[in-house]
Amino acid sequence: MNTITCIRPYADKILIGECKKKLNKAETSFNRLSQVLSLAGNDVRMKMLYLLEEENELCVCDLADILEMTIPAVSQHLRKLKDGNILQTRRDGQIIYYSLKEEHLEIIKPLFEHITIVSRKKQKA
Amino acid sequence: MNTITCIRPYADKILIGECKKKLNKAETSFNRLSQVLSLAGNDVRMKMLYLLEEENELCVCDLADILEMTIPAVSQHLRKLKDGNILQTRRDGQIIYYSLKEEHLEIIKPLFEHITIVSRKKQKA
DNA sequence: TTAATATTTAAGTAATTGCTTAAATAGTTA
DNA sequence: TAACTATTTAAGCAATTACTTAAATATTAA
Repeated sequence: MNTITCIRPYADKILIGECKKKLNKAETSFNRLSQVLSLAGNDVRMKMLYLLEEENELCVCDLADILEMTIPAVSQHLRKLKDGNILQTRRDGQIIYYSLKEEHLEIIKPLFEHITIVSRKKQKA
Repeated sequence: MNTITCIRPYADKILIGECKKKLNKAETSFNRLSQVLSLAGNDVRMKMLYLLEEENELCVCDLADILEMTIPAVSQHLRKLKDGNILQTRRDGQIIYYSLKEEHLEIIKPLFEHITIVSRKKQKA
């Protein structure tokens, strides 16, 4: 693309240069972070991560039952999380258990603090 | 969809029920969290948020220059972040300054800790 | 008022996402 | 071995995303 954007006489070229440099030096972090967040930034997957944090490990069937989704739909989400190194698997017979992986846990774990269980009062019909 | 998934005699129906209940009671948090994370889970927008944290406020032009993107592309990302209540705007003449908004800052801010500036050694050509 | 600048909006498009159903794998049990 | 169960993979599809270019808005300056 063309680098010309606005014609600002006051554009702080030094500032812009510094910012570009910073982005450049943190490129790897940005990639990692946004990749993990894009995986967590999905309602279903966020719930999966939360459930696995709570229960330690769950199989595909459990998750399908809990989330009320088809097995393939669940399996495909799990695959993404596994490909992103957020989950790991353990096989016990024909059952495959998924659990949180250490690798990106320092990003994932603090997110759970923003999940608050609301004890709702029963509403009258 | 059909609720029948696997035919597990050992499926822990109580566990599954408990999990469903938890998800239900935290529904609002999950929606909020995954919505914010889906916005932050994009390379360009993550960089924008980081830059705004660092510089306090920046105009559309600055961001376009720094990110080396067209003005409309930048503007459209900013709009999403503004619609998601993550950013706010301030007008000074014809320039519009974007800055982080308080509302979801407790989710956004801790993310910056995972961005590490690497001071790279110059590589020989 | 007219011209210029900064930004937004609109329309079009290629790529990606998240599901669906059907078929393929892999392990278990009879 | 054959039938059964848990999971994955594949193919198809509608919806969404992230850009592009062109046009519209809004503010400022001449």
